[in-house]
Amino acid sequence: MTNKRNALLPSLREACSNCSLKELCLPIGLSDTEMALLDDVIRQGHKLKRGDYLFRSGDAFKSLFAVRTGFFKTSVSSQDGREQVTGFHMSGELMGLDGIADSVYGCDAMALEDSEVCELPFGRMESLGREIPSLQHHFFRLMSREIVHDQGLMLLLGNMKAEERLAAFLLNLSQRLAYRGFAANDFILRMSREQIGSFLGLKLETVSRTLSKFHQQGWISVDHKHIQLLAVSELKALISPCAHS
Amino acid sequence: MTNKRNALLPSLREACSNCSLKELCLPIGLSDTEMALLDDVIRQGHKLKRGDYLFRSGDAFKSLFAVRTGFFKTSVSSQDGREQVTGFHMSGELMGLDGIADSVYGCDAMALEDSEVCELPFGRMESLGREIPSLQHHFFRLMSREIVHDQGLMLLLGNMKAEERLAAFLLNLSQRLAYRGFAANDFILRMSREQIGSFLGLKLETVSRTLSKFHQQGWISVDHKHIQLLAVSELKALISPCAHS
DNA sequence: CGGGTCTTTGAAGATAGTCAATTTAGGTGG
DNA sequence: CCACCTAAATTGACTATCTTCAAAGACCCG
Repeated sequence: MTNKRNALLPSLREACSNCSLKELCLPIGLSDTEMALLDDVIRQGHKLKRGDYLFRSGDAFKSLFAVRTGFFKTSVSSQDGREQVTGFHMSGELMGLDGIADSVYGCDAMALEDSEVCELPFGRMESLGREIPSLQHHFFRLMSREIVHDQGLMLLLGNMKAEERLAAFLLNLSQRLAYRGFAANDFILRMSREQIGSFLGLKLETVSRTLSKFHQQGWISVDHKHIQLLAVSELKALISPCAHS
Repeated sequence: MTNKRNALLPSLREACSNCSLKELCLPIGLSDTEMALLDDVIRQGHKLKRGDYLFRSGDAFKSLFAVRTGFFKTSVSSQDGREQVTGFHMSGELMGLDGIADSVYGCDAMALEDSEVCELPFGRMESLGREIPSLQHHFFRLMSREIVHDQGLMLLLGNMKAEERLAAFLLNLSQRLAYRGFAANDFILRMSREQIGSFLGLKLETVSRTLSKFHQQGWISVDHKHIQLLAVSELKALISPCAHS
């Protein structure tokens, strides 16, 4: 991985101030000065190939990472080897927040396709937060959002049936893709059935069967990793039986 | 709830600097000056009766709360009314971190016995964090710890069988009680079987049956809410089959 | 002491898991 | 470019686990 960065002539492409994702990553309303401080701290251009680990559980924590392009999964494992996928991460999303607690990453982060990330050295971000209150607040909000998100997953894992979990999963993916300007109802799954299963607390066979069931109902089209949502309202009805739309 | 506080003569009992829980709540190594600043911001003496809500999902978020005495549960609910208990909280533990994201609490927090909490107005804590770096770092660590904790729960909910969940639950309770100077192997459950079930993604009958099974095996003693752990190593073996001790 | 809640326990049923066989896809190298 | 090979996915049959439904018993608070 060559270091293309040049302190005197930073490429325009390689700066937060110029990044198309900054609305996703950063608090709105930073001044030019503040943005320049950020550009100075954040390191861009880390490239990973499919299957590469960005970090592993137990690695020394120094930085957070934001997905610039590509797709990641994070997962935790028990002593006896059982793996739980804790999340899938696409552009603009942050990974590594679990590492702050003990200065050691608490999960594995793996690229599911060739990807690029920005590195946010946490110590320097923390200092910067003291100078830029809105940045500090932004980080608290990001971490809080992660907690809220995890609570939603616990609800899913603790209370929902296989069909409900799959529907929630597909709708969540759809929504996040749409928010990034991709088609909401026609996408390629970046992960295997097994990884979906691990995320949803199901076995891969159950994932496959449930997708087939949705397909037979005409609610979605499944062509291997290519998914089309054909009846979004039916899927939504699965999750919250009352609220029709 | 009467306000016993007096700015000129703050009771010694009612101050972080004098609190027996400060090692649990606060970063170590605060100077007297810094401690005084904290004492000025943190409001103590909120009392709740069993069954009272500290906050409800959707309430405007202004403060975090630390348990001083008593016992709480937090829970989230889906639109159609399914409840997932997301945690049980005892002295020194913080609640409300999920509220930062959207300035609205994301869960309900309810006292399971008569309790007392300290209120940490978040805005003022945030400012104080900018002046006391170790305090800022402490808050990041607290939030990160919550994320790590939630990941562990996802592993439990996604991968474990009923017996493993119960064993993990009992051992976790035991450990936290021991850390606070209570008996590790002899305690009273503050929550109902249904609440345990909701937390562990099980039905109350399954919780009851599994406790009975442990009892029959001689691993624990169950007398309603009074639990004694008789064979901790057996319970540990349930969770991580490899690691004997 | 009494009503209501919580708990225990049993029996039957449903959901998802396990095991296994087959098909398909995608990557590699001739 | 094609053939092969491995990994992933689908599907079926069977089983285990947990849930549901039901009834009886125990406790606690007023």
